[in-house]
Amino acid sequence: MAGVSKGTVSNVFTQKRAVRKEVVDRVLRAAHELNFKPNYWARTLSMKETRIIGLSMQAEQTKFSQFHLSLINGVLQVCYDQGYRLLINTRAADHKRDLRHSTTDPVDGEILLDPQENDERFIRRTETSPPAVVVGRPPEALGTQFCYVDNDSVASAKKATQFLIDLGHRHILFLNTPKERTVSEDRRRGYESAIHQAGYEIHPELHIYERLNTHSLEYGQTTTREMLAQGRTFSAIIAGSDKIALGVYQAAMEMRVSIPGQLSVFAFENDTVFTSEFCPPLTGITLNAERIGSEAASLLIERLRNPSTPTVYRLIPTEIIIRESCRIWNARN
Amino acid sequence: MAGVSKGTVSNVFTQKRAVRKEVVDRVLRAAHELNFKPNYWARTLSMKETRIIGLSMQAEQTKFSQFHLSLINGVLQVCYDQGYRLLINTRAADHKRDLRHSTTDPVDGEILLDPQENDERFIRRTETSPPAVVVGRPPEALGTQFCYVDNDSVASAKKATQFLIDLGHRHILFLNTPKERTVSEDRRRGYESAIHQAGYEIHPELHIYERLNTHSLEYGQTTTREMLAQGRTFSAIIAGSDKIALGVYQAAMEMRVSIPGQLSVFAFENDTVFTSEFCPPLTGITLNAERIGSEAASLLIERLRNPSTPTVYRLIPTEIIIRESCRIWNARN
DNA sequence: TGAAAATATTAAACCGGTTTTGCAATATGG
DNA sequence: CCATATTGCAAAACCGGTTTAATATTTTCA
Repeated sequence: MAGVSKGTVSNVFTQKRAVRKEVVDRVLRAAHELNFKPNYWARTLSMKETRIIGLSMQAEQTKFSQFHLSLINGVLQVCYDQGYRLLINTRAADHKRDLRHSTTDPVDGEILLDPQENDERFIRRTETSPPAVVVGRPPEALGTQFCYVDNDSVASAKKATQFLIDLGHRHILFLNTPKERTVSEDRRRGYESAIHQAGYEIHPELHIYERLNTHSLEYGQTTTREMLAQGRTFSAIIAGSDKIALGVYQAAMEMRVSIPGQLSVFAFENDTVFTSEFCPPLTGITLNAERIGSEAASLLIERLRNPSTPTVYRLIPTEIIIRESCRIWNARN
Repeated sequence: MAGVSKGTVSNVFTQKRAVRKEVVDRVLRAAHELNFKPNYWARTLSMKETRIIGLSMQAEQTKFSQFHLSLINGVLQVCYDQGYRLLINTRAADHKRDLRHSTTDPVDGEILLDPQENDERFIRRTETSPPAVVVGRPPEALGTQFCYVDNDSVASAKKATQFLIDLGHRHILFLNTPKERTVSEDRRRGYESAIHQAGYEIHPELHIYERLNTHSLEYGQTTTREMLAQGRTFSAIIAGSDKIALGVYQAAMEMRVSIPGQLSVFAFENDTVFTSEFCPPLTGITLNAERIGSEAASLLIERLRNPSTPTVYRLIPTEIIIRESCRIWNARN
């Protein structure tokens, strides 16, 4: 319609080669009239770039948590600024399906969430897979092969435990997240390190892992209830998430144990709005999920632009937020 | 490598035409050896189907709320079951950029969030745009052209107001969400309808819209503070969201107004976990966001399969959840 | 003025699949 | 046993762009 060839139209749209102003006008006018837009897929096919980054959840998992929400918001901000789109990968893992049903991924790069030990996403990854950045620490064995962004979980847990020890607590119950998540093990290390450093004994029965596929709130509630019913000695609880802490609160209410009078509660916080509304407001440590998300996205996009950048990782600092659920503990309590 | 033609390999992978078992084996063995997978975008180009659905946010907006989170979880569940992926559209609107930078969308269909009156996404939509389903009510003028999934906002607001009227409240302050959102206007109608039906007078000064781009919590807090300071008469507040309600709580605490003793608070709830932890626990109406998400996704996928399905909309019911923030009001209070 | 350089355009090749067409090999059946 | 279906595969066209190589036009400058 504009009386020019395919290639010229391409040049008008991509602006990679000069086109005479008059011709540009003619082409754009025709494009507007025909409501023409370059086909995304055809362009992708020849450019070999989608400008889409993927967010890969754990296999079989389809629900985002509050932590994920903040993280996604961080990722989105960077995507928006850099002109990328975000694809949530909900497809079942390839190997579960027939090889015949698998295809390449429609993304330039991926952010991998919630790494686990023996995580198939890492094992299946080949040199042709798109570049990836992990949120959280990748499995031990592959530690050095992946870029990752994480909190310094060991240090965070140590700092948290230290905080309670400084308040006078000696028996601290740790309701940890599932063992399969790499972060859980890190936090256990930090927790034990702080106790050890204070010269106290480590009581293995005071450290409990959540089981996969359970409701966190219920886990916090029933475990706390059981531990209290059994008459275990502990004056403080560290909850692996705010939802777990909520369960602790409910169990404490049931059992008429006052917080923080008889029990201090401390949590790794995923959602700051939420936690400030606990009754009493929950003391804990924020994970800066949004910042983790934006760092992960920046790191990934940087690698896409320059694939030769070395494997790096970034640790996002955590901060203790003191509210009202922890109190000084004296021997006489 | 398998000694067969391109077309045969295609048939092995798509299974659209019969291929001899022996040849299938040879091809698959070779594919495995070469780590070959069909290219997603090449396939898309010739099939004209991406099996990706898009989630379109308001222009310029890059943050999801708690309500969105639940909604997305509902969408993801359906996507997972149906073999679709979800793309979050964070690109700036086409028309803001040069026409030269626009392309077709890389999705089969779209879910449009947070419709507003004069929403450019609707105006720009042409017959070549992918099918769309709206979450919330589309702009008045286009009402019949789009499938949408929504709460029955008029009925919800009426039910909520009726609930407070039944408790004896006559002056109910409504802290509504921004006027630009179609839902706000619907709720105002329901609110006024209930008041009118009860035979009470409508006080326009007791209905306030949030301004766009403000913090909801702050809006709730400052507005409540001002209204109380001005000595306005009202015994109950309906908050357009739980975050607004949180602001109301904070203002009430500042001004030493007890909830629910001196003031009943009722909210449209986006997050059920959150609201049960208000102090006192918040009474309100749940929007069933997750269900809205899954219905929207199902509806969209249904339309993709069969484009001739008529334009329909689905109203998701809401339920009042009675907790402790609302109390009977007598004239003598 | 004419040769060299710079600029603008086109035709053709290509990206990596799917789909159509046509032909050979095998199966069916009267 | 031969005509007719049916099945299985290769060759070629196609999806809608980008990119390269070749060509035509204009500009620069000796």
